[in-house]
Amino acid sequence: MKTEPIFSQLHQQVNKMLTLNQKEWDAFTGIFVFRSVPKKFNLVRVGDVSREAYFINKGAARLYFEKEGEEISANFMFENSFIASLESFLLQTPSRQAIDTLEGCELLVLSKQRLDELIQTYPKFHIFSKAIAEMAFIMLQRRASSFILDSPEERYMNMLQQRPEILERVPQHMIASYLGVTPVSLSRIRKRIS
Amino acid sequence: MKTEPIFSQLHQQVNKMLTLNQKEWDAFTGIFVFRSVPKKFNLVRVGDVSREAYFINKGAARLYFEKEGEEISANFMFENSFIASLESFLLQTPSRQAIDTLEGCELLVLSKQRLDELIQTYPKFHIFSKAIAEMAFIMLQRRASSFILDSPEERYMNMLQQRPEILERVPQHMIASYLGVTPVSLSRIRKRIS
DNA sequence: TAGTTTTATTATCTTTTGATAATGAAATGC
DNA sequence: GCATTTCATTATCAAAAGATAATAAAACTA
Repeated sequence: MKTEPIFSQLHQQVNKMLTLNQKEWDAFTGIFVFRSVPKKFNLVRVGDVSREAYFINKGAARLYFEKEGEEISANFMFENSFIASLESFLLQTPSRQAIDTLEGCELLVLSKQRLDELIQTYPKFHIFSKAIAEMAFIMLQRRASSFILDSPEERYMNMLQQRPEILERVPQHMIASYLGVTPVSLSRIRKRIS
Repeated sequence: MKTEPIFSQLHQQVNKMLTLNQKEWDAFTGIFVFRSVPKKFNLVRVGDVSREAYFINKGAARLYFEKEGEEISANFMFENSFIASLESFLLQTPSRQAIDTLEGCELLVLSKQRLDELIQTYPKFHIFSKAIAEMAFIMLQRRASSFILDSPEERYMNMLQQRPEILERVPQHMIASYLGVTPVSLSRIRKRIS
């Protein structure tokens, strides 16, 4: 299949979800727009309706809540993943979460409107949406269950095992809120472990 | 649309997700089996592959984790909802969660295999799966974010507001683990509030 | 109904985490 | 390259939650 290099990573991921012929693939890539953004760039603001989702070709981004002026990290995403304020994107309601880049990013921007049009034309792409939602659910479930089942210390250990890149690429105070503790508390956990 | 009374509640819910003609609706109801089970009945065990999901016509059920012999509640579901160990059901992998009834239940049992066959025949039902996954994600996201954003006391207050039926129909020690605290701690929270 | 088991509350003590502040290290911006 | 800001660690103290045990209340069961 002919694929522009800019879409090769997306192709690899989408191939896991469904099989497309050339025409379908062209229609699919047609709804994405390439965008290059610097470090600390704000992609989604709390309160705005998020009309875009982002596939990360290169870089890192962060999904976070705002509570009393504090930023509380919900997730970190790197190359070859989608990032979106999914509830806002799906329901087109004001977002409870914001998205910033952590590094300069090369993104493929997916507009909700164009995705909906694509699905109208090719109902097959319901499978794409379904796969995204199922994957998001399963990832979130694993994360949420660790808040119910594990102590902050266990959560930190699990993160090291399962997502070591987070430690490499994300400032520690953002990791702290991701784990549900204060930066001070995370520093104590790290000391206890070492 | 002709609908047996046993499917009327399901019909009401599924109507919100997609529009079906008589033939499609008959095919859909054809993959469900009615099952009546007593209180405290075990529907899914940890470690088993969950090949069924359940629509609750009547009654209440609980989804829970097991940790060191303890049962830790993940969710409670009542009439007109689906309940499933969704990760296990979707991926057909061993379940991390168990399901028990809290009350005698009248269930419509949906088998994964028959759902897959139905989707093969009528690709339209991808929309059903998509809607289930999206809804599950959004519900879980709201719950997970309250573990990140709120104190146990705030979580209890939110539960009273948003899902007061839980207090009515679920024993307090199960609510405690659902909120991420011990029964002793929940009792203290209740005292502080009153 | 009486007896047993389960459940909720309260008390005591310990552990953990949060809040705050101080210090040093690192990163950022002119 | 120097000054400023941001970030991570450490210390101290306060608050909250966990562990355990005792008691009372409620629910089950024979």
